[in-house]
This record gives sequence, structure tokens and C-alpha cells, in this order.
Amino acid sequence: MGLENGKESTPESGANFFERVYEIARLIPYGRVTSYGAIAKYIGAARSARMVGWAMNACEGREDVPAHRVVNRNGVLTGKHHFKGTNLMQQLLENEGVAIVDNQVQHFEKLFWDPAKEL
DNA sequence: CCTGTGACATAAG
DNA sequence: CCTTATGCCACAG
Repeated sequence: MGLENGKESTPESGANFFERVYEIARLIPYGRVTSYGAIAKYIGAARSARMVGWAMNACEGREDVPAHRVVNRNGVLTGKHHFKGTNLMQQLLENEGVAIVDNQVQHFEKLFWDPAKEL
């Protein structure tokens, strides 16, 4: 096999990485939350947790992607600033039965949904 | 090809 | 507790 063009980033599917993130997000059960790192790890990019968040940035418009269920390792709603409403993210979570205090998810460990374990 | 960016994670002070 | 710094990686221009 010769010949390996160094550019193997996007063989044919542009942003396959993003789709992967969306796929996991869609699988997040109701009333549950997960972390960027967990998703990144599951898709094979544990060191690209930031990419996950960035992918969420593009998720705007994709109602199939509950980005509000994705928080940082601390269980803090770090990305709430990117939502339409400042408190929209929190409202959505509370609507699902998730208690939020000071932008932090209560019982985060309890509500934490690990794709690598659940799947 | 290089640069900029970004909703993380971790470390250090 | 806080801020600052670094790593890290994928995508867009």
C-alpha cells in the first residue's frame, strides 16, 4: 500500500467528527447529563473535548442534539452562554428534572451518563 | 500550508 | 477562591 497521502483528515465525509458528537448527544437519555470529555473519549478523541464543545456550537439548529445535556467535567453549565437565553440551558435541564444550582448540576455523578458504559 | 479559534482538562501560582 | 498558562485536536478560511 503505498502511498499514503498525509491528508487523511477528511477522506470523504466532511465533519464526520461532528456527526459523531451529535449522535452521542442524541443518545443521552431524558433527565441525564454527560461531559464533553466522555463523549470525546467515546468517539476516539479523548483529547479533543474542546472539539466536542465546538461541535455543539454548530449544533444550533439541530433540535435533535440536546446540547443542554452536555456539561463540563465539573457538572457546570459552561456553555449556557452560547444558548439563546442565558438561562435557557438551565431551564431545559430543570424541565427534565435536573436540579441546577449556581450553574452546577446537582447529583452530577448520579445523573452522569457515560456512553462508554451505557453503550 | 499556516493561522485562528473554541461550550475542555489539567496544572501551577 | 481566583486567574493565568499550556496542551491538545479538529475544522474553517
